Amino acid sequence: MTSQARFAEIAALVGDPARASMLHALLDGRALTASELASVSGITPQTASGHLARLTEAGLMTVIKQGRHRYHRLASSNVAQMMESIMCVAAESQAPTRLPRTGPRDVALRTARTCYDHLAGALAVALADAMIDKGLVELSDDAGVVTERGAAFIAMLGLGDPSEGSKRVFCRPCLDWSERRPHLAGRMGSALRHHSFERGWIRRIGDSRAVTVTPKGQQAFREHFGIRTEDLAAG
Amino acid sequence: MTSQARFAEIAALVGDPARASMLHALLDGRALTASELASVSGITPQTASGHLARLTEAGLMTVIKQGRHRYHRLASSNVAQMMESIMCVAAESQAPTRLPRTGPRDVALRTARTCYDHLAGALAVALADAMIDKGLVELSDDAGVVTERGAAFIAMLGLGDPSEGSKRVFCRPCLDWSERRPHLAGRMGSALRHHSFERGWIRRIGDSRAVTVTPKGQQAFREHFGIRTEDLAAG
DNA sequence: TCGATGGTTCGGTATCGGCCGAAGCGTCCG
DNA sequence: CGGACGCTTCGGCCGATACCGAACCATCGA
Repeated sequence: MTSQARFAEIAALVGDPARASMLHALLDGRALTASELASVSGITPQTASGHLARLTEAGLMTVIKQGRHRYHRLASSNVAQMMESIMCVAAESQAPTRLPRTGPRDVALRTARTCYDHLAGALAVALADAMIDKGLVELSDDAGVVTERGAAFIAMLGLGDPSEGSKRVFCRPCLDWSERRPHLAGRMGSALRHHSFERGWIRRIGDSRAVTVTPKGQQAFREHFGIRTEDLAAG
Repeated sequence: MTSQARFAEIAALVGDPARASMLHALLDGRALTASELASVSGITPQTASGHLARLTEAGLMTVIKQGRHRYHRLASSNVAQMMESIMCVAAESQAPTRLPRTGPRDVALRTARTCYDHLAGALAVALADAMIDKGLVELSDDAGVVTERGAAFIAMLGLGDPSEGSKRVFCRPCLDWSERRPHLAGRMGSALRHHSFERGWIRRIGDSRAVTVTPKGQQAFREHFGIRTEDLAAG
């Protein structure tokens, strides 16, 4: 098989609505069962089973057997990054004629959500902006770098692991499809997400990728980053 | 339309073999006519026309009318980045059972090729490695940054435009699907590609994205980067 | 004004693939 | 053991769509 055919194969797999729905459900890195995935996609378990077999065969997912359950998850962060880049194009190329048409469920997602191993949405963009303002990181559309002051800030918050690799190459900009502005990904974004859950700053909404900022989080984000998370939903 | 449906729509568009073939032909940023694209995809012009209309309607491509010709090109670098990330997954998830099966045409592509606005393949990875060795840039899988010495090197070669934005945030790592190692993209990669064509270091092979290193280029790459491009094809 | 050429639109055909019902495994629990 | 549960395989249906032939529109050169 030529590499071009394989390219089309991957894209075609991702391009089916039911499969896309499953992949989205797994986009925060959790592992779900076939029944759960069937449910979110609105199809029967046997149909879902077929889809999952194909996705796994193609190397987009991995499966863990556990008793009579089989847990499915994305095979790698590369798959998540690929999906993010497709969402980017989807948001960018939104024909200006047809309005965004955001359902109520999308509102929470646009405000704050997880994106595989980091945070996204208005909250993440606000955090990135705040860190840029304070001179902690520098971002362009292409790349990002942590400054000296940024490294100190990270250490203060107890984020990050200075032992591994270059400290400066520590963040990656990730174009946010809902905000169309870069937010923080990479090791820095990953640490920030982990930290925020750990300290109870954010909490998952139901079973989706959307998250909400707790009162404790509101205080923490104001104190450490100088942002008012209460205003995010409105903006 | 919900954002998830739009996600699937984009992926499905890219997932058709004929359309994928056209997109690949446009991946170096050139603009081609419908007939040319039909030819590379092995379909009739009228079929190609339908595909192109859909791709343009979806915002993946733009078209420029010029006399009786209509030149089609990728709508933005975001589309190219999306494709690159899909190729990444395609290469990574290559089931180990079925061998890579690289056709003779793929060999030239793997050695050196353009990737929208920068260089890719063994040549690009070798260049990135050389620049890391010399302490000109720092790269991780996630991010990249130009060092002080790197900035000086860029100025010496006449690359880059210091006037715009941060000088340090100047490069972006881009996982090479054929080498599975990062090469240089971003403004730095773009400048490097432009420079290499400009000075006659590399030349396009026929009408494909593949490029070959000229004798002049062999000397330049050895002199400035300390790499022997003659050995690339063998490795 | 007339071919010639590049491009698109239309209609009809054939294939592909997603979907579900029914039936067939394995695993857990009473 | 027997029933419940999770999941998969099989067979058949059906809608979506990629494809081409033919006809149609627009632009260029003579």
